[in-house]
Amino acid sequence: MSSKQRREREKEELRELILKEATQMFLREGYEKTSMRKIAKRVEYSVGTLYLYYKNKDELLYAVQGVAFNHFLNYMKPLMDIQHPVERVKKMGEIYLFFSLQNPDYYDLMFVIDAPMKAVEEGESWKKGEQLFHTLKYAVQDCIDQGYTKIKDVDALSMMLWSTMHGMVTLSHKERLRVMQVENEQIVMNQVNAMMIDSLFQTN
Amino acid sequence: MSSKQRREREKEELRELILKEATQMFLREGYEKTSMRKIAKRVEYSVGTLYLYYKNKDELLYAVQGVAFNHFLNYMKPLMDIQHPVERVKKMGEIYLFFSLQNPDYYDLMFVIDAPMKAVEEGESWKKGEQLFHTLKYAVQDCIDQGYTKIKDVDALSMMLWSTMHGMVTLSHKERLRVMQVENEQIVMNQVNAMMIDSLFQTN
DNA sequence: TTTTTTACTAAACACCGTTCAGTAAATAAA
DNA sequence: TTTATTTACTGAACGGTGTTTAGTAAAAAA
Repeated sequence: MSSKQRREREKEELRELILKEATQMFLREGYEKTSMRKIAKRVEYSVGTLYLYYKNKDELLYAVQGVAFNHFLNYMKPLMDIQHPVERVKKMGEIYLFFSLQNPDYYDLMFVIDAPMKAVEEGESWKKGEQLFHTLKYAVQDCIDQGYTKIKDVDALSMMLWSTMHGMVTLSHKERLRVMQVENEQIVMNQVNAMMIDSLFQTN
Repeated sequence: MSSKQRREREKEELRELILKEATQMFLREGYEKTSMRKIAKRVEYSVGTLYLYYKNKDELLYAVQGVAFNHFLNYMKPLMDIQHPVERVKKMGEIYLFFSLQNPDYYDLMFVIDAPMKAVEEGESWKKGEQLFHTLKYAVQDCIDQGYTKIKDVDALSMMLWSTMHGMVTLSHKERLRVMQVENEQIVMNQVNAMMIDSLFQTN
């Protein structure tokens, strides 16, 4: 009877081994360049076996995205200490930029990669993504409630903050900021974050 | 002697035919899904011939990006009529969103696709991309010079405006805005543009 | 002990970007 | 006009890709 338990444990272990190796390879080589054959070789099973544990390469990506979101959420932990909502939002921006520049590959997997995003509605890996967005939205709502801004639309304001960060990060990652011929992109990006906060919120 | 001219004209015609068909196919099927073999089949030459006219698939992409930038610049022509720099910047945002939502595939080819961006420094197709960015930068500089904003950093301000647009567009295209559960993304995106202009500029 | 289920493999299918030996036609030289 | 050379082009070949599936060996159930 316990042999059944053992076999299920072993299956779970293999499932996690595949996830671990796939994550490493997606980060090092990128999603497109990582083939199922290469992953199979790394975990020392045949390609076909991978398809017994994950329906296809997309499903494997969703699992890796879950790992990535956990990583991102860890970076956000210092927010706990900040009471002032405007400072909270500002700090979120700083952490967002810091994480994105330190982990461009994680970032790509979560927010850039072309993947069928039905996972958002179906829950699963994108629950963590929603959690991340709501952290921002609640902080923004606090700013509105406590009268730190004239803007009343939480959605529009949250979207603006997120989009600006996302825009800077992706233009930088894909090297499109080169047309600006700016010497230190990272510094300018943080200046933009501060500038945006100053313009949107009156903290006095 | 004129046969040489004719042959050069015919070469140029084939080069343009390849570009035309490649552009159509990149737009319809996307860059990754369009194979050199398929393009060859469409122009009714063999694969090898394509490599006599374009060094590789990347070079062909650069040429198509040139087409895309011309298209984008055409959309921007109505800006000519607008004198007020703040109105100009605002209108640029509106056109940017309009173009991006009407031509997601052109947009992808120019600003999203993973491609070696050495073309920026080497000139060629990205000259038009720089032209586009300078249109924004000059308008922003006018806003600063005429005292419509407290911000003095042209680069930071231009980058913020561009990044916000780019961020919204790409989050929308890649379906990541679904976590916001907003009913009409396009309307909210234009609200954000207006909101941003109002926050950054004092037009009185 | 026999049957059934499970976990796995290897080959096959239909694609991909790029290269290169070979060919046929046009041009230049004799 | 005949021969030699240059030009434009072809298509097979190389080493990859994601996914499916027939077959197999071992473990579990009957």
